[in-house]
Amino acid sequence: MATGARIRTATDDETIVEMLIRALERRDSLSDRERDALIKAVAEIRIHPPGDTLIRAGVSAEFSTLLVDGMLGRVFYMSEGKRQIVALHVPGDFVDLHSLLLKRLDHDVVAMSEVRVALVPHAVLRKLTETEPHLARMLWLLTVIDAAIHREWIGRLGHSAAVRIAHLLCELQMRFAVVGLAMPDGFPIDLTQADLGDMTGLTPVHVNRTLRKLREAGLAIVRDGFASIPDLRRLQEFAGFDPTYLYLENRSR
Amino acid sequence: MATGARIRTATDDETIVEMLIRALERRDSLSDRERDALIKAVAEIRIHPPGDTLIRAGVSAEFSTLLVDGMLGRVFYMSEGKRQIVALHVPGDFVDLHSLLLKRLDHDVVAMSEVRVALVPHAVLRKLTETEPHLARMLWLLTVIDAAIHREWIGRLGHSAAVRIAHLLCELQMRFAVVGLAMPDGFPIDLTQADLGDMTGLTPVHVNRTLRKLREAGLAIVRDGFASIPDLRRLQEFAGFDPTYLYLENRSR
DNA sequence: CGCCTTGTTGAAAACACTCAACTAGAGTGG
DNA sequence: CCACTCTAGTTGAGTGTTTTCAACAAGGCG
Repeated sequence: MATGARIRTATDDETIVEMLIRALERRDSLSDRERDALIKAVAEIRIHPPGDTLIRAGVSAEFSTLLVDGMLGRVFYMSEGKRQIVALHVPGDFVDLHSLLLKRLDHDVVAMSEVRVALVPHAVLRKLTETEPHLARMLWLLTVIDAAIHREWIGRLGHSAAVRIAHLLCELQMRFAVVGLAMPDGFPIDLTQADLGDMTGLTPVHVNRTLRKLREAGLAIVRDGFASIPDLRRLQEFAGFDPTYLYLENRSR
Repeated sequence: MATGARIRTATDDETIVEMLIRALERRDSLSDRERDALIKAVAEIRIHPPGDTLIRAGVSAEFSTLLVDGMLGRVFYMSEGKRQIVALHVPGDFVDLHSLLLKRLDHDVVAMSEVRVALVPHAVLRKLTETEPHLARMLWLLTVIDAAIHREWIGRLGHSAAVRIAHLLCELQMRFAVVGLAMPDGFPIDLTQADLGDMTGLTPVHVNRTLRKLREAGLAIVRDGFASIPDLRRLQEFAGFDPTYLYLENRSR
C-alpha cells in the first residue's frame, strides 16, 4: 500500500518546499520574498531507500536536509547493536537545521521509509540569516520547537508502555495533520514495531503486546502501515496529550 | 555544608555573567564588544528559595533567565502529583532563552536549590540579535546545545537504572567543570534522591537502591550534597558517556 | 522453493514499583 | 530541655511490568 510519503509528489521547486512553508505559516506569517528565498535555497533533491544513513554522527556537514517525502529518524547507536531513535521527522521538517550551528551532529540521520529530501547549503542559509532577520528568527524557532518535542519525549519516560506509545501516536497524528498528510481517522505510519520500540525504549515484543492492548481498548489500531484512531479525543486523554508544545498557533493572525 | 552555588559570589555586573561568558567561550570566541553587550543586558538580579517556581508554563514572558548560582530544573507536572524533570541547569546556563522565540513555555522553571538569577529583557535580546549577528548565532547555538542535551536524556531511556543515573552524574560533572564549579574528584550536587528520580523516571526508593549499587561498585558516592567520583574514566565507561554532545571545543582556536 | 523480515504468542526471569516500617537529622514550640 | 513534626534516606517483602528466550505464522522476494 502507498505510504503517506507517496500521497503527494513534488513536481517543481515550489512544491518541494510547500510543506515547510505550511509548517512555518502555522507558526508565523511569511512574506512573498521570504517564501521565494526558501524556494531558491534548495540546491539538490535526493531519494534514499529505507534504512539508508543520510548523515553520520561526527561528520562535518555543508548543508541542511529538508524532508520532502517519507520519514526520517535521528538515531543513537548503543552497545550490543541496540539503537535509540531520539527524533522522528515528517515531511516539511528541517531535519538537521541545527547542523548549521553545530557542524558535526551527535547522531545519525536514517531513512525510516523511502525518503525524498532537499539539500539546502549552509552557505545559503547563513546568508539568509544575515539578510532576512525575520526568517532567521523563524528558523531559530524551528530548532526551538524541535527541542520542545524532545522534552515531550523525555516526559514520556515516567509513563507505562501503553501511554508512551499512545502519546507518540497522538504527536504523529498532529504533525502529519499540520502538513496535510493525516486523514480524519488516522495517518499512514511506515514504521515497524521494532522502530516504535526504538523510539519508546521498549522491546519489539512488548510493543506488540502493548499495541494489542491499545487495539482491544479501541484506542488505536496500528496495522499495515496505517494508524487508525477511532476517537482521537479519547486517545489524547488516555495519553495525557496536550499539543501546546508543538506551538501551532500563528500569533500574527 | 556549602552548596556549589555558594562557592562563588558575584559582586558586580561583570561577575554575574562571568559563567555565561565562560560557557560561551568554550564554544567560540567573543569580542570585547559582545562581552560588554552581555554584561549590560542584565536588568535585574533575583534570589529564590529552593522549591520556588520562577516561571510557569503557558504564561507569557518578557525576559529570559540567566542562572548565576544554584540549580534550576525545568519540570512537567503530570497526573497524580507526579513530576518529570526534563532539564537541569547549572550556573552560566541561559535557562529559558527559548522563551524569546516561544513566548509561552511548555514547562515550569523551578529552583532545585537556592538560586540567584539574572533577568535579561527580551527587548534587549531582540535588539542584540539584530545588531550583533555573531552573538545572535551564539545564542542560537546555546538553544541548539540545549536540544542536544535533551537528546542525550532521551537516549538514556533504553538503559537500566544504574546506567541512567551514572550517565546523569557524568553529564553534571562535565557541565559543572565547564564553569569551574567541579572538583577533580566530584562536584556539589544539591539534589535529593527524589529529584534524581524525577529526572530519570525512577522512584525515590529505586534511586536509593541504585545509588547503593554504584557506591558498592566504587563508581560514584552520592552523599551529603556531594557526588564523589573516584575514577571518572571508569564511570564514563560504565555509563557509555561521550561528552561530544556538549560541544565543548572552541572551533576558532 | 528457501530465506528473510515482521508480527505474534508463551513461559520464565529480571527489573522496577508499591507499600510499609524505621532511622537520622533539622527545625519548632511548649 | 524535650517532645513533636517534617524531610530525607534506608531497607524488606510482595506485586506488577517489562525483558529475555524461544517458537512459530504470514508475507515478500530472490
